[in-house]
Amino acid sequence: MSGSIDSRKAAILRAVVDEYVKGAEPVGSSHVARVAGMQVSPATIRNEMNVLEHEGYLVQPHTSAGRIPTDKGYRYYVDTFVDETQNSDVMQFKSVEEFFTKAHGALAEMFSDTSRLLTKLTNYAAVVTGPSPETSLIRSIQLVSLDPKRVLLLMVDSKGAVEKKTLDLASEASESDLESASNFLTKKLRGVPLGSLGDADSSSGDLQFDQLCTLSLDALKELKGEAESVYIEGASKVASAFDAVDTVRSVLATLEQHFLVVSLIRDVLSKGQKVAIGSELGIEPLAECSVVVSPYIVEGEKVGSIGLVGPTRMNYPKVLAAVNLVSTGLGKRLSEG
Amino acid sequence: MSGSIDSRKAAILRAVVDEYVKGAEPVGSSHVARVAGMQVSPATIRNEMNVLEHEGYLVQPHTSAGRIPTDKGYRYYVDTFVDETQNSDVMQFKSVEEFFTKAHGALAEMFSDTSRLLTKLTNYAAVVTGPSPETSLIRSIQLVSLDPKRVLLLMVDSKGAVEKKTLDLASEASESDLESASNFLTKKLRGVPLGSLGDADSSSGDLQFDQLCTLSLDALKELKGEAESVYIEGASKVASAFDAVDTVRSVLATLEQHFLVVSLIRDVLSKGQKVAIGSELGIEPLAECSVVVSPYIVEGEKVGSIGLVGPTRMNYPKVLAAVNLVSTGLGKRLSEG
DNA sequence: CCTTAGCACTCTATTCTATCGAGTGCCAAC
DNA sequence: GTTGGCACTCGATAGAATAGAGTGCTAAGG
Repeated sequence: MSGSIDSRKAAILRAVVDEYVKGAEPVGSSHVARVAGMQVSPATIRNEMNVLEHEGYLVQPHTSAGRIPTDKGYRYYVDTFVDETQNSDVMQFKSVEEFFTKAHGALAEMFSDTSRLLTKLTNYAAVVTGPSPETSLIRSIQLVSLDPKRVLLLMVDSKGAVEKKTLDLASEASESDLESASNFLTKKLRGVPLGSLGDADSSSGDLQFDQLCTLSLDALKELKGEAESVYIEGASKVASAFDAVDTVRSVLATLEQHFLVVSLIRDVLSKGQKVAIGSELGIEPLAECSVVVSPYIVEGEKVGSIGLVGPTRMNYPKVLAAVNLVSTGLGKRLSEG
Repeated sequence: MSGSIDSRKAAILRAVVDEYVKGAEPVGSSHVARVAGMQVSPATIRNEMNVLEHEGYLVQPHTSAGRIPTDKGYRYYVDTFVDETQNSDVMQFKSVEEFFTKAHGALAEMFSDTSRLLTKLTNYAAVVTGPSPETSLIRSIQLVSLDPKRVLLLMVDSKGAVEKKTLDLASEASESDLESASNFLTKKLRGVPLGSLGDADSSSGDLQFDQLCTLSLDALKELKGEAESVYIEGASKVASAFDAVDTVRSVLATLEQHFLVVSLIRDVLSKGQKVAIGSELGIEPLAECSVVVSPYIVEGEKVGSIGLVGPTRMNYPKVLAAVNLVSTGLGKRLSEG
């Protein structure tokens, strides 16, 4: 396995990817010769392309057609030619800026709007995962009576997000019970991360009061384990990206399984990657898809991520730029509060 | 315009719809003769079908093919043969029952789970609209400090739903200000429908307190106007329902415009209908779709609706049964609290 | 007058063949 | 190592022939 790619082979591979992304058709040696601006004949390029095929970077759909990149080819392209730090498209930059200065509203809306922004920028399906509840700090606890034996627990966290849970009481609680328990819990738990809640330690002797506190604590612990929020937009873009209706269906069906998408994104990020291509995803129905992700950072911490799912044949530089732009924009916006 | 449909023509139309829904292929006279169990020859049926075509209930895709129903044909079928009150499919019934006895969690999850249930039952895209905030009664108001000049307003309504809004203060407010304002507002507004909030009438003289009350009231008024929540699931089912990828794309793109879907459903319901077929929808990209809707009733009041979007060529009896089943199930479940 | 068998007709879908052309691999020459 | 030349492969396109489903019409029968 030589695998050595000299600069000319690299240039050829690059041209094939660029042109195939642009034209959606296998690209042949003369096409490369014309477009890549290199001073060699198509025959020479043919030889090189032959080698690239044997090394697994290109394939021919059938004997007498041009080549298209393999997943490995795309991988080389992304690793070698895509400069993350660069964003050529000024329009894109401006519209993202504008979006985030105008953005407002609750967290949930923020996320779903961001997801919509991303899908609009790239024309692929976009995913935004909300901050996992584990990392947020408790800011305030409120207990609100629903009916005599049921109480709604409201928890506001340090980011202004609200989580709620219904408590079923063993015995009735008065308004004043609720109020004192609310105050006590808020005082006691303010600033505590949801992830590190201990057991109830105090017993005041007041049964009603203790019941409320215990139940609340249990509810809070449950909250932290709850599925993190996911916002997926742009299903229609999937239908535009593939022309086999079967592919569309299976990709959409996969995207509907939110937990799958979330763990997919998590996997990619945990490897320190921003891009996962086709078979690298390890999910059969997404074999023709690539995923581009980026965490967003609020107050120095990676609290969530954004990503998007498109065909392997995508414009990686543009898409990566968009994802990076949106993730930093979102991070900044959320850091402001 | 005679338009008269005698019982034999009706039986033929019915057979055509049934068979076309089942087989997705134009159905011919002999097919009808065989399946409809009527004692006439194909030739007779041909004559009748010819009339039905001239009256606009059937069409031929091309000369020398069987017939398929027009929107008008489906309409007649639904109005004449579909008995809403009847649900033949026991399995369906059981699984819906089971779902609603096991269902729990916040309203939002309830709705999205219901949407998923419906999409699973019918294999079409499902829509659930949450209760419009206008009709709900205020149960409790809480003000929570985010930072010195920003306050989070929490409103719990009579159904246990929580709405939130951030207030920007002109000047800082203390914790005790917040607490007294919370108490005052809760006492004052408990039981008031969000839709009928008046102006602030009291001025206590305490500037800080008055500011909080005014801002809160404004925020609450804004809340009532906010878009009602919509839960749409089953995009992948759209890809299964049509085999032209263009159709899939345009239908999906339309479904992504939630406000459009909501007003569509509202329109249908406001005409007292439960089914709208193809061109009746008045939305060009949905020309090949039908919509089946039903409101759900909580404590005697229609607070929201569920619906689903599939191809005009759908199994109306089954789908209507499913929608009715789920809507009554959801209504009951929400009435219990 | 309604029904029906018979039949000619139409049009799609399928198959087959022929042709075209893009692109390749290889070879021999530079 | 590079390149022009060339035979070859194979998909895509078009045209012709065929098969079959289903119709509309007509004329005969109840």
